Formats: sequence, structure tokens, C-alpha cells
Amino acid sequence: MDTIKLAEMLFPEIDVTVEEIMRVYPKRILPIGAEVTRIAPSPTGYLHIGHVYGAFIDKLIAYHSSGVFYLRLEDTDAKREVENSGEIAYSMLSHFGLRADEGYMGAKREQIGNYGSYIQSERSKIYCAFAKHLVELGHAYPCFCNSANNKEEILKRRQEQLEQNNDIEEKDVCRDLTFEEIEENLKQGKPFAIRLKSTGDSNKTFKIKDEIKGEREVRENTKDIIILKSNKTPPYALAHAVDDTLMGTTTVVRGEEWYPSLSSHIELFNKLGLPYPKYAHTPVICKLDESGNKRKLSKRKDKEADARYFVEQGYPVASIMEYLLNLINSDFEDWRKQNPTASYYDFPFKVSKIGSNNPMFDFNKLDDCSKQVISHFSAEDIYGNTLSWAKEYDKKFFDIIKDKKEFCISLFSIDRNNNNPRKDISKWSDISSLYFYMFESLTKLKLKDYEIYEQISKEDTISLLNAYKNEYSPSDDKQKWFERIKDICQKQNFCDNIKEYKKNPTAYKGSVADVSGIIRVAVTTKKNTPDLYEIMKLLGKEEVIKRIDYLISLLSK
RNA sequence: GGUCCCGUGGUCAAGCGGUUAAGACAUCGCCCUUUCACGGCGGUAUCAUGGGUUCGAAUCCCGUCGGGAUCACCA
Repeated sequence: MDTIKLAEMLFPEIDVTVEEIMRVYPKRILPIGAEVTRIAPSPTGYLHIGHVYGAFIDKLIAYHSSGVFYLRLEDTDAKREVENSGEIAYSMLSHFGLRADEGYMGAKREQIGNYGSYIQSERSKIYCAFAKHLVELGHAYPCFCNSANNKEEILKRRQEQLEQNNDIEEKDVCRDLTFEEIEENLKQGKPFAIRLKSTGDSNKTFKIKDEIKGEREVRENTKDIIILKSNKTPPYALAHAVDDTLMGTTTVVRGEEWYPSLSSHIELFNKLGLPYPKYAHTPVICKLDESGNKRKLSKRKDKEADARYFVEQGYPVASIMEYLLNLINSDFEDWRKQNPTASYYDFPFKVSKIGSNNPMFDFNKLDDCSKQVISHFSAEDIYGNTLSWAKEYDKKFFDIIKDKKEFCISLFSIDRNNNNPRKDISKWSDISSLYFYMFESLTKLKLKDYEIYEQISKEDTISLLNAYKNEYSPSDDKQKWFERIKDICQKQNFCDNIKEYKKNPTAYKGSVADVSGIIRVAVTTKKNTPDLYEIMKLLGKEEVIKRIDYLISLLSK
């Protein structure tokens, strides 16, 4: 068959050649060893946390090799496109400090870099030229079969095939069409897609090194994959081969879900006569679902799949990044211990040290990371961050704290300006509930809202509170303040010394810890708060007495 | 169902033929502490399983089981 003639018949409107295009995209001039990486989200809604994870690895690779990290928009599927999501992807990436060195810069901003356009929908002529080239070479052919339109249809079709022959094989009925048949189809105006004419042998394998998985042996591709859809846009495979070649990507970092299609991508590169890049197939972040099984974080089911969730919750950027880095290279924590104040970009990260297990997302661990991170913040920074977070995501709390700068800073300073700062805040949204008693009156609460000391009788509790109410003086220094509590202990047969109490617990009604705790609960409802002395000073005598009285009244009912 | 990937404590994991099987989170004790914290110390593990290879296996090989991914004109 005259493939040149066929190509011309299929693509009469394409007048550029692959050679001409390649000339427009010169080789990058970079330092030796520099890696070019990219994040290539498709604008189908929000940015998945997995993209943040992947982009972070991209950025790290580029950063440590003095290379380039760029952002490309993979918007070749108009059906799935969601408005504004390109912008969301850009701004989320920027938010997490993963701003690209070049590429797409958000909807209304110009693209930066010499290898654009970085928006695939603007490159369709390029893809067609490559597809045409492949037809010319006899490595691709037109397919006139009807396509499935949605996932449901695909799954149904697959199910039917399974029931029939236990095997799903791509049937390439158009592979052996004659020139005349193709011409006839074209005349009738039938739409066509372009398929790769695979020459792979499923009994043969080849070796390839994955930067994460290491040396692997994979089976040759035998599928005639689609390389151009009937609407003249490319599916991922062609876009990947063409763009990553033209844009000079040296390492492709992508999720493990791509691994099964690797051999088809390699065949495509081979047929194109192009060298393929290095690959790093990353593990996929999972979670434990309701039935106890591990599964990929799902956009539809899991709120934490959306990168915005972490912003809405008020996690500092560093917290997320450090948690992710801990997942990426598990020795990060050791390094962090040695280098408590260094930037995480200085961590000697290694692609090869990325594990190949799919990790489960662990909020416990994230929160711990975040508590560590926030413990290094100053009270002023905590206030500032909380304020700007609340302005966006908690209007009510914003109104409460916006004019209370001094008060809040005093509050956040408690237990903070020392060598072992308190670690109770993991995200800005914690603060309103953690310290709610500092911002509102307690007079609407019921007894069940208090963390009452069950082991102390109601009568003793009331009597302790009454006694303390009369003793409390805001002008006391901390020493004196505590002396008074001890006084009450002695008068009411509570032990004022913990060690003593532990030696002989039955001799007392309780210890000074219980008494302090009871006062703490009366003032704050909670057993766990920052230093009580400081809290009471901030609240003021009137409020403290009022709160004690209120709890007494609740207990007396 | 085919193909591929993965199996070390609740979670993240170090480990690469000889280890008392690191460390972190969570959890439970204890200690420190004039309260809450912070911090310190410690407990909780027959390395999915069965069989090989070996003087010796979490580490190598095979089977089994379990989990995951993928098999689109989606990325």
C-alpha cells in the first residue's frame, strides 16, 4: 500500500512535517545532569492530592539537579473538562510552593517558556502531523469502528467479553483494510481514528529501568492503541510521546496506574524513531475503605483527595509537604531531627528511595507533622495565619478574632516561648474548637458539656469551687496563685503533693492535680488546656468567678 | 478472566543471607512536673502462608493466599 498517499488522503490539511516541527523545538541547554520534569494535570475538576505528591517529586528532582520543572495542561478531552479547573490546578500548585519554572501559568496569565504551547488543546496540528507521519511510515492506520462513549459502556462491553471468552482482546478489524476500502469509507464521510500498527510479540519481553522500581522486564505491546481520536485530538499516549519529546522532558514521573501501558508507550516512541525518557512510576496514595480494603483515594468519595481540603482545613503548607516528603523518603524524619530549621528542599532526597508500596493516607501522622511544624511558629504568626485562614473559611470565627489581636497573641504565647513549646494545634481550624472557651461565654452550656471529674463527688466539687472562688485574686503571681490552691487542698483533705498522694492515695479525697483540674474544668470545661494561671489572667477575675458560679449552679440542680 | 505490581506490628517504614528485626505516628504504662502540656523511659511483632536452597532466610527460588493497578477514541 502506498502509505504516503494514504497519509495525504487522511490528512490533506496537515502541511507541516515532523522534521519541521522538531526544528522549532531546539534541544534544551542545561547543566550536565539537569533533569527536566513536568506535572501534567488534566482539568477535570479539582487538583488531586496525588498530583501534589507527584508534582513535589518532580520539583525535587528538578531542584536537586538544577533542572527545569514545568506545567502542562492536558486538556484533550473536552467532554470531561470542568471550567476553571486549569486555574485551580495552577493556584493549588502555587499554594503548595510547587510553582513551575515554565509552562502554563493559570487561565489569565501568559505561558512562560520556549517549548509551548503548554496547553495541549492548542497543539492539535502538531499531534496530527505526528499521526500523519506514523501513517506515512506504515506504522499506523485509520480505524472506522464506532467508539464507546463513556465508562459505563466500556465496563459493560468488557463484562460481556469476559463472559464470552475470558479474555479481552482489542479487535482490529480495520487493520487490514485495503486502500480502496479506506478510500470508500472516506468518501462516505465516515469519521476515523488512527491506530498504531503494533508489531509487538506478546511472547517477547524487553528490559527497562524504572527510576523507582528498578530494572524490569516487560512484555512487548501488542495492542493497536489509538493515537488520534476521530475528533483529531490525541489520547494520552501520543500527547505524552510528542510533548515530552518536544518539550525535552528527561524524567517522566507519573502514578503507578500508568505502568501497564508503559510498553505501548515505548513502542510508540520506537515507531516514531524517538528515544524515550526515563520513567518513575510512583506509588498511589490509598486509604482504608469501609469494608476494610485498601483503595486509591477517590475524587468522588474522599474529601481528602481534593488538595483544597487541606487548605480549607487550615494545614500550613509545610505540614503537608513534610508529611508527603516523609511518605516519599522515609528517612526524612531522621534528617529533620538533625536539621530542625532547614528548608525541606535541602533534604537529600532520592528518587530511588521511594518505596513501591502504596501508602495509606494517615491523618494521625499528618497531624503530628503539622503539630511539629506549628510548634515552631511564633504567636504572631499563628494569629496572622489563623486570621487569613478564617477570613476565607470561617467567617464567624474571623469576626470574633479580627479585633482581638493582642488577646489572641497573648493566648497563643502561653506555653510557647520556651524550649518545648506546646503541641496542640495541627491546623488553623482546630483553634476555634480547641480554645472556644476563650472566645465565648459559657452560660449556655449544660453539665454534659463539661469534662467533669467523675471520681470526685459532686459535693466535694462544689465545696472546692466555692472555696476557690473566695480565694482567687488576679494580682497573685504564679507562686502565690498555686499556694492558694494548695491551701484549699489542705483544708478539704486533698493532698497538696502528688508524690505524697501516690504513696497513700486512700488517705485523701484526691490530690492537688484533681483540685487544679476541677478549677480548670469550671473555667474552660476541659481537662486539657494551656497553663491555667495564664488562662485565668487573660479571662479576668469577673469572668472567672462567673464561670465558677455557673458550674456550681449546674452541679447544684 | 488475562497481564502486571505489592505483601515486615493498627499506620508509615528501615532491613539487601548471620541484627536482641531500627525509627516515627497511634495506643497503653511509668517517670519528670506545684496544674495542663512539653519532655524522658518502657510495654505490646512467631516479618501473609506452605514448601524448598543454605550450617544459617524477613532477606534467594517455587507454589498458595491476600490486596492493588490495568485491559477506553479518560487522563
